[in-house]
Amino acid sequence: MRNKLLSVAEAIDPSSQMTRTETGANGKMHGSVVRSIGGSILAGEYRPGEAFPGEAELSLKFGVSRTTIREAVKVLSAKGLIESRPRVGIRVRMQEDWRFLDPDVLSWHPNLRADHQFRDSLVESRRVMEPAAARAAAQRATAHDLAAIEAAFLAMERAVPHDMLACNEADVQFHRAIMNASHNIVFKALAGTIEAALRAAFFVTSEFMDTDVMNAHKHILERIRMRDPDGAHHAMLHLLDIAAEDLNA
Amino acid sequence: MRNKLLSVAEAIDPSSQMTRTETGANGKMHGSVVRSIGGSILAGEYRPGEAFPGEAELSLKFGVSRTTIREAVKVLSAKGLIESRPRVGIRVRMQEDWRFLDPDVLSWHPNLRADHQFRDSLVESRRVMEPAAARAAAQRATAHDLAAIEAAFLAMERAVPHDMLACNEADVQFHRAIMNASHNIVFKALAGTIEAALRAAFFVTSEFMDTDVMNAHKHILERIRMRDPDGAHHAMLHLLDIAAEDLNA
DNA sequence: TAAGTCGGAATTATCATATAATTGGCATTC
DNA sequence: GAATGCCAATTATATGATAATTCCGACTTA
Repeated sequence: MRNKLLSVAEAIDPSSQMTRTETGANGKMHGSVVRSIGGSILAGEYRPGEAFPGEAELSLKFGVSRTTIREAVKVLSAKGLIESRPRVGIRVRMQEDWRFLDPDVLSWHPNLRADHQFRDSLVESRRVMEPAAARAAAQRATAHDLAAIEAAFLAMERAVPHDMLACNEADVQFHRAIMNASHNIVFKALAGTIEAALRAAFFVTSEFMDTDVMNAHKHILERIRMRDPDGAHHAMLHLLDIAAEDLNA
Repeated sequence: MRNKLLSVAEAIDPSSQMTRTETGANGKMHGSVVRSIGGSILAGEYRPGEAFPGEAELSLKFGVSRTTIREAVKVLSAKGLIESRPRVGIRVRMQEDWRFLDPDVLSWHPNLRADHQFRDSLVESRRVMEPAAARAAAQRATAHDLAAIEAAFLAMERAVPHDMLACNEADVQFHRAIMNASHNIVFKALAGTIEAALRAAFFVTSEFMDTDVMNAHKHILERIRMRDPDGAHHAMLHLLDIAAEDLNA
């Protein structure tokens, strides 16, 4: 196995993390309530359809007004986690209705990093989608798109020897730039989710930035620039393969 | 081209459509406000970062209390469409922050059906993801999963001669059941999005339910049941191909 | 006895008003 | 010119009241 030159995984305190696109839920009270309840639900503390405290009770529990509770409930409903009806109260919805690809919902996952099912799912879906996005990018990338991909690559090259945080950030941008260059709305939307998941889960891109990995990135950029769809597809698959290899080792 | 035996597209009034998993925004006032504002934003009536009416103004415009407006604003913020800060007011966020895969957001799209970019994106991403999901299903489907897929197939077979609505519904369920059988969280989450998009856009599965299409479905079910990943992958790809062929003809 | 009907009550939905917290921008100061 | 402090606009939260919804049980009826 390759040397583990860079791994940001252990370097940062997970609790301080926040998805880049997170809904403006910062110091606001209703934001805390949303995170708290959302976390409880994702932790499985309530079964779908089961009884759930009413607005009055939650108001007492969190020490905020019913107004604030209601705003939190509205947000959680918007994420598909709960539904609330008169006379019946608040109920947790079935998992299949949860907006699991929503960056906020992902960030409420109690321990994404340890969730093997999720990690494997993400790896599997990336192996499918990112090569397809690279292929599309090779067909449709504009000069602007190419510049964005190259900029991210150059930032990686510049950062790799000394700044692993900047390097991982540039890596995320590299993958996002390719998704954007695909000009496929679904891929672009998924880029945000994948990015959020990687950040939240701290296997940030799961790449260790050695020579092989850097070459793989360079190769992808070249294939896209040369308008070689099959080559781009294959190159991206190769990158994900060696990254997964590292991850499993 | 095959005969167009069934096409539900023209049969239903789009305005009456509602995604199955839509957030409980029905007769409720705040729900109407959410849909109205959401629709305006998706229609491009406001540019990102541009001025937006404040809570007071919206309250007047819609003839509801500020409380109701605020709940609507919270929902739209949760979908990533807007953000609202004291002293600055409400602003539309950049498109890349919109939760485009959220069924509600999709349903607010003013004319999804005519949006070729979206239609092509969806077809392209389905061609990538669904065969992969079928492959995974062939590897991991439980007896329960298989029963669900078969039930959907039988419902299709039963409905195909006389009830095109039920048939399309069963078809959606067939594809969803396979996504679920993949036991991949990302695929499962995407099933909801794809389903909502198909419903919202009215090229419901874009399949016309002739003999070829029914055989293609049957073949997928068989390959999954026989635990043949490559076969399942190929069979799903074939189905999407003949469906796309119809779509373009 | 079974099925349908109706009303009460619990809960959310909305409203109106008041007060607190936040922050962009202006004025002031050094 | 840069830093600091104040002001005002806007959202954030609180409070209390009323309306709308609908589950559930009681009652009626065949």
